[in-house]
Amino acid sequence: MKYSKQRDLILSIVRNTTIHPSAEWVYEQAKKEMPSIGIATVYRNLNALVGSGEIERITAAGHVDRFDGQVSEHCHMQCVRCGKLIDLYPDSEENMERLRELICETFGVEDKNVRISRTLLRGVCNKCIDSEN
Amino acid sequence: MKYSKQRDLILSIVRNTTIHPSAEWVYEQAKKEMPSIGIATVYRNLNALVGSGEIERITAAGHVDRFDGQVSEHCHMQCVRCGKLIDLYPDSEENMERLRELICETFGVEDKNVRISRTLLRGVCNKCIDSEN
DNA sequence: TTACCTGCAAACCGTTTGCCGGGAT
DNA sequence: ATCCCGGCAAACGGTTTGCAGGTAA
Repeated sequence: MKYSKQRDLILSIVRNTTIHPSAEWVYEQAKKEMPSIGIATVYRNLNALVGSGEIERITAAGHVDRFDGQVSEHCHMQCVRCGKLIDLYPDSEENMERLRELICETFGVEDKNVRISRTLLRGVCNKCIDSEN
Repeated sequence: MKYSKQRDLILSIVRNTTIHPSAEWVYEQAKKEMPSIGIATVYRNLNALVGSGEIERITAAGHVDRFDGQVSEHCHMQCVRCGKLIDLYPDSEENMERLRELICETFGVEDKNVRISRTLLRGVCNKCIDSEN
């Protein structure tokens, strides 16, 4: 892939936040540094970066796609009520391995078929549980 | 909710297939029985049925929303290469419970926050693994 | 030089909405 | 009689694409 100033900027924007930004948010940030940049360029490069594995796409019902530049193995949980995304970092590789084994056993799938990292789990955040009353 | 012939038809179509149909597919099927039905009606009723919990929506990156009329507790796995959706039925409630506990331990979340059912797991189907060579 | 890339605007496409007439209760 | 619901078509919103000019290799 040929170098471009734009892709470089977009990658650094996505890497330097933990808010799981949308394309629109990345575009707004990018314009601050490079006012002439177009939204199409942002989309094209986000797609390219997802394709090359440098960032991750998070797709969830009722929400625009979001992106994540954290490279370490982790998952997300989305609140089924308010849509908030929460990073879930595993406490140990051993537990990730146990999780993988248990998923295979429970659902009858083979180990080689499973990709645990980047799974979007479902849940309810504390704020939404509290406001249920 | 007021009864309607259209919603009844749409629900039975979604319930009587295991292919996880898209709105468009449901619309095509519905037209066979009720040629005057409109696509907006299909979308409105699919949304209503998801809202009332009678069917489930499956949202995955790069694909239109799909729907699932199976009421039993289960998950899905989507092939990250070809997008195919596979039903995952748990072998036992005990393992589902163990899974829940392990997820809480591994990611440091509380039991009350986790919804395992309907999680969309990530994986690679056998066909795609084979064609990797 | 020659691809590949960008910016712009228009197109795209799945989905939603406004309107008004019709059917359920 | 009421008012929710359906059909139609237009709007919507996020994303992609075609084009012509620019930039990295």
